[in-house]
Order: sequence, then structure tokens, then C-alpha cells
Amino acid sequence: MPSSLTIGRVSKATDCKVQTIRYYEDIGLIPKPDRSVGNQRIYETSHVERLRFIRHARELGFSLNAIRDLLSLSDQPQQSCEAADAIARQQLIQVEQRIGLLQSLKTELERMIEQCSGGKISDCRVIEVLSDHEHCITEHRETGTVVPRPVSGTQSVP
Amino acid sequence: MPSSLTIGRVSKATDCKVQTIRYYEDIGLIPKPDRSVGNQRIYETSHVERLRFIRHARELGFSLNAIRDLLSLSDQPQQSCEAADAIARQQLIQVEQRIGLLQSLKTELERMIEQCSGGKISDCRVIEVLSDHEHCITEHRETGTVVPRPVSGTQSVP
DNA sequence: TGTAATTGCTACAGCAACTGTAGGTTCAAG
DNA sequence: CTTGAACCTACAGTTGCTGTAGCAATTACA
Repeated sequence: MPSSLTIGRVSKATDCKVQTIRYYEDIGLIPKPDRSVGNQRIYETSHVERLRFIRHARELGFSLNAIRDLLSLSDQPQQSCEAADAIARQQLIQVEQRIGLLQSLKTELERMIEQCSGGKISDCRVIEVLSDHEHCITEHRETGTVVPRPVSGTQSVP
Repeated sequence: MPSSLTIGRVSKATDCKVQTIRYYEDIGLIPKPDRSVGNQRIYETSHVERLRFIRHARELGFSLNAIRDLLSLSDQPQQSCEAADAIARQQLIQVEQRIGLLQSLKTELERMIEQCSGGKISDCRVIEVLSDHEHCITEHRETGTVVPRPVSGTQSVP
């Protein structure tokens, strides 16, 4: 059969890199697929769906742990969706917090750049502001949230 | 001398963790300090200033590489501050991009949560939306920017 | 002065979430 | 039948730290 779902085809279908798919298998996020006679992974459409789900949730900033929870919820369609709702709300809160922080960073950076007269380093407002938080007007100080890295861009065959 | 600048004191003065200070030394971001007879690091006030600079820049989202550049610029006060300006502008652009992305994530998450009727998983809008990007109204897809992790919160002695 | 708590030291492992590489095997097309 | 693409495993590297183990040195208190 020439048209079985090999990892490369799944990669294209889901926009996940080949290594990423193997990584997700390693950490148990997707079930291990069957292997062909030559030891190649042969996937089913359910794998593709699962990977699309993961990819989309990553794009929306969910952590792999959150995704793991969402996946195990979606595996039990008869349960209440309260838990899924809670995870999404959590995610929303985190996104809102990050936006707030970035807004104040933006304010500081704009001020910093605006005030730079373009002379010598010794008079540079950028360097000066960085040297001393007292120059700042916002409290851009964080309390330790871990920002997940966004999914890498559209993969292309080079 | 009982009041020399040991790493612990510098840690308190700069709000950087002890390990972080040693890490910055390892990667060459701060110069190696002298050692006491008992092999302890003894810092000078210039170290404290440099660490404050680093810490503040990290809080404003600069990467360690960007900070490295800024530091080497600030070591040459007679040069033009064009380069420092450029780094700050770069940083501003990245922050703006991140805000834009997060705004669209926020939109999606809100829609997702709002439309969830609170029934069973099989009818859950959250799960459904995650399964299929076609449900989305924004193009929340990223092009591979690496989001630096924010500086961890105020360190306290427990 | 003795001792216990604290602080310091090095060296290394681990975190998230991948990405890339080396060195090999298998498959599909011409 | 050969060639090149795709696949395999295993592991190292990325960023920016944080934590641990197992010591040595210092400081505080009785």
C-alpha cells in the first residue's frame, strides 16, 4: 500500500514537525502507532485529529500539561465539561495577565526610546533607564509566570 | 572585614538569586570577582550596578544576548547610542507583536468560553474549537518568535 | 572556646517544548 | 539497480535559569 499514513504525511497534514510528533509520542501525548514491516510508524486518522487538536491548543498558548488534561477529558465525552471550561478560563486569565505586563513594558520602552536624544552612550536614556528602575513609571515587575513558547511557524519543505 | 560584598549580600542588593549571579558569571555576563582567602567571591559596587542593569533589562523582556550587547555599549560611553536605540526599538517591536498575538488569543478564548453551554464534553465548545481552527475568527498563528521567560518574582528568604 | 546554623563552594541534573545532528536503514521512483 | 528522499534511534543543544548533592568556610550564640 503506497498511501499509508507515514510520519511525513501526518506532519504535512497537521503542520507539526516530524520530530515534534515523535516527541509527543515519547512523552505520551499521543498513543504509539503501529509499525510497518520496515519499522516505520503507520498512523490512523485519529492520530491526525489528536495532533491537530494539540497543535491548535498550543497556538492558543495552552501548556502541554493543560493539553494533556483537555485530551483526557475529550476522551470521556459523557462527562461534564466543567473541567474543560475551567482550564480554558485559567488560560484566559494567564493571557490577560501577560497582556497587562506587556502593555506596561511597551509603555516603558516607548518612553525610553522617545527620550533618547541620539547623542552619546553616556547621555543615552535607554541605558540610563535600564540602569535604574526608579526612572520607570509602571510597576512592570512580574511574579514568576512561565510564558509558554509559541508554536513555531508554518513548516515548509526547504 | 565583616562587611565585604559576598554573593549573598549582592543577591539581596540586586534581587538576583545567588545561583543566577554565578550563572551570569559562567556565561560571561559579569566579570569574575576577586576571591577571599577562603575562596569566596568578593564583589565590588560595579558588579552590583551591572547586575541591577541586567535584572532590570530582563524585567523589560530583553534577552540575555540583547543585554550583552547593551552592556558592551554602556562600557563605551563615548560611542554613539544608535545601536542601543536600535536594540530597544527591536524589543519594542517584539513586545507589540506579542501583544497583538495575545489579543487574538484572548478573543478566541473568550468566545470559546462564552459559547460553552456547560453540558457534556461531547457538546463542549471549548473542545470543539480546539479540534478545528476553522471555528476561529482570528488568525492567531505565529511565525516563530521566541518569547523570553520573565524574570522570576521577588526572591524571599524562606 | 566549642558547636551549630548559615552561607559559601563546585559540579551537575532538570525544567518546557521543542529542534537539530549523527549515523544508520528502508522505501519509492526512474 | 541505483539513487535520493524519507524514515529510524539516540542524544546533544536551545534559553534562562533553578535545584540538588556533598562538601568547606564563616558567623552567631552559649
